[in-house]
Amino acid sequence: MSDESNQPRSILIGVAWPYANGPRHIGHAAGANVPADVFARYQRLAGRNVLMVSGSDMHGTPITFVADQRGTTPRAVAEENHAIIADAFRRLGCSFDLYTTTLTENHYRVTQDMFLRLLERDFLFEQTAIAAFDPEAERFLPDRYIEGVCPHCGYRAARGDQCDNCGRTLDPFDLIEPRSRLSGATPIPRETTHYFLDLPKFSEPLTAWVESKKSVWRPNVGAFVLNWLREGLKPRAITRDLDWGVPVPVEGYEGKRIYVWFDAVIGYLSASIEWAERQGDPDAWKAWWDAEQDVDTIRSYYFIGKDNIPFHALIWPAMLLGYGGLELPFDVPANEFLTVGGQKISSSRSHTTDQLPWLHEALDLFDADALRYFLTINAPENRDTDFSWDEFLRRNNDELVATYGNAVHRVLRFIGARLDGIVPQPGELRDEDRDMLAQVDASFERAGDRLEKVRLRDGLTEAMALAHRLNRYLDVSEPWKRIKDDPERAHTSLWVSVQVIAALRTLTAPFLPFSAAKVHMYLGETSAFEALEWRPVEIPAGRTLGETAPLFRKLDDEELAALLDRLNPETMSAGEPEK
RNA sequence: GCCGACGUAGCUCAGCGGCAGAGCAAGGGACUCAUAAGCCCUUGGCCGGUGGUUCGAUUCCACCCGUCGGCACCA
Repeated sequence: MSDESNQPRSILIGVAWPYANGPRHIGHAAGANVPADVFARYQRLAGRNVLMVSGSDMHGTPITFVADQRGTTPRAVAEENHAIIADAFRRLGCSFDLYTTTLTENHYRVTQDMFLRLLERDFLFEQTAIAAFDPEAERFLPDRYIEGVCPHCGYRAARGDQCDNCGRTLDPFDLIEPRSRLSGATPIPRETTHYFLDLPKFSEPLTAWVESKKSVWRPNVGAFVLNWLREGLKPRAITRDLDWGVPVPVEGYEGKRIYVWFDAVIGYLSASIEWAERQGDPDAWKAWWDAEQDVDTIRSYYFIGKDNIPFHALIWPAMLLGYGGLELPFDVPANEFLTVGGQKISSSRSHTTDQLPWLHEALDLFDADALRYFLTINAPENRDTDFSWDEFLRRNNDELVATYGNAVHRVLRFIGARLDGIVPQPGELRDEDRDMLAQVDASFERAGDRLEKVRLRDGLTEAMALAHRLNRYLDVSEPWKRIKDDPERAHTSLWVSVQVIAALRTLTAPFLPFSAAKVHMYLGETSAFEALEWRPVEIPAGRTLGETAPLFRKLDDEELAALLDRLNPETMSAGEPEK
């Protein structure tokens, strides 16, 4: 461990803001929420001052379209989905200090303040361009809401931004026979004026900054960002012809709104401010944001999917640079995608064919820790990883239940049955006992090192390795035999085993908080689970253990099939003819 | 088309200049405290292909093939 005084004290953890046009699927949790929460919980255990914020992104065109389809208001759509998403995150165990929305007065104020400051400092400019207007719906249309025939390949359902068939990037007016996906009308070109963020002005400072981050960031993130910088940054429109969003605080822009990607990233700042106000200490947010502070006392981490890299590693830093005085990201540990059958999970497509549940549905069926385990041990940290029910079932049964859950259970049950649940007095320690205990210290060190570097799946692997070592230690020590012919040996190995379980409780706490809290109880701990620290703690001999039960549920194929059937009765029902 | 990432054991994934790794699957063994769980051993790989750099390449470079992603108005 390095000198404590050099350790950053304030850790800001920003978690990607889910878009409230629908529920989120488990891929979102895999890419952002689970890793962020694991990291946050570890940092708290390590004694850091953690602020973890996020919220639902409530504005934007897609939400207004959903509202139109359902004959309701954008606000109603966004609030309904926000409720589902927020509840799912809560059940997943996400320990946000604040999970809010972009619909708050505070967020509007902070967003407009950012806008005006950038405008005042000449980082925004106005530009008039031709955009596609739907004369029937009386709306400007985003490119992807226009359909037509691809001029390159003749594909009939090409979108205005891209052809799904040949993959080429398109301009909506390239399309042959363009039509609005809203009304079917032929879109007409119409002039409209918008504000643009002058990204090219930030090219130099951003390049220098990104170069300085290369050793910390994951290679895929650095490579992606440098590629953008090499190709040259382009100005980016930050307002839209829309009535659902943060108003543009400039005269003549009454019919326009600030665009979602611009205001959503500001959410990290506005949520921090909202948190501080709720604490009754309105300036408290500055501990995580004031760049004037001693350089190494603040670190901000942004947990996102790879699709969000430009916003968090370029645009948001540019905005922060333009605003001035605010802390830039320390790391942007972007994850690749969770795929199903090797295919990207489409957020627009439902789970009817691929059997992938929404997050809230998955939590109806499975324990949060089982999901967190799978999503961490198979996390897409370096490349896309594949989700399948077979793998989920196997890892749950053969790893989580069999290795870790069983290690805990066999020891605690044995002490309960043979020793009245009282932690025995150890005799003299032998080499094998000392080795086992040395493994505990090594595990804290190694897992801590991995977690510090945001290598979360490696961190979890270290914790699981200790569970495996405990199983081996037990097989060698055989307390179930020694209890008959050498009780002191049995007592010693059981005492050692309890110490290892206490360590496993802490080591797994960031990853599997629900089961860790159970182990905490089983161990008869009276201190608060939340007060744990990232280090071994001795469970004294003579302690009476709490009631014990198996930590995890084993799944079998039939049960899994039945659960999925419940999820998706219409596509799973037997005898239903194909298509 | 341009840019990028990836391609490692049957499967899911690590490793990334110095004798190819883990888990699962497959085969064998000793045990029985435990959710028939756990432990030990074995089998299994031209590290996508071809060239190059190097004393040495799975690792670095180039090209090719394959998969996926991005290409700035989806967030």
